[in-house]
Amino acid sequence: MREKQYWLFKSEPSSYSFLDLLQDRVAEWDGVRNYQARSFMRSDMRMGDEILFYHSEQGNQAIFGTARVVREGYPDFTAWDSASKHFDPKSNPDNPIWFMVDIEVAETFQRPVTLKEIKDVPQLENMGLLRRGNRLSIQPITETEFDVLILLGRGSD
DNA sequence: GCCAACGTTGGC
DNA sequence: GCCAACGTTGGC
Repeated sequence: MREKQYWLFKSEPSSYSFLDLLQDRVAEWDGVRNYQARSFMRSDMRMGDEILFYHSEQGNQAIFGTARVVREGYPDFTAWDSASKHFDPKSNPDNPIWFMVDIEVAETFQRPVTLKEIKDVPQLENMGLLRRGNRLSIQPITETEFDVLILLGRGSD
């Protein structure tokens, strides 16, 4: 049996925030147009994988809660919708380029765990999130990193 | 607002 | 296949 994997999803809250996810409960994570992130969703994510939900908003960068994968990778149909801002004419239903997953909200943090705070935790120093210039919107994280962060988010400080 | 880092595009 | 130009992300 494959072990559960852990991920960090970045979102710009003006596009889609954790509050939006709380209201929707389940979200189609469409619009990702980066091959590395695409491959994670198409090939690596499995039902029940756990996700940290990070806002990349300037001045308010923080993790707000967690989610889980509730539908594994399937073609991102917004790519062949010419009315979508994520339209990509190179993708089509017979040969889709882009993939997405569905996620469901899991836990709302008692308090956001800020980027500044994450930088101060020695156990988190290897997170991709902290690497300068890392723009990848979906990143794998370790179980330890996930555990440390949910403890912080639950307010045990 | 600035700009470093990165991914993509396109000319050659 | 190389690489310069360009657009975007995202921290500061």
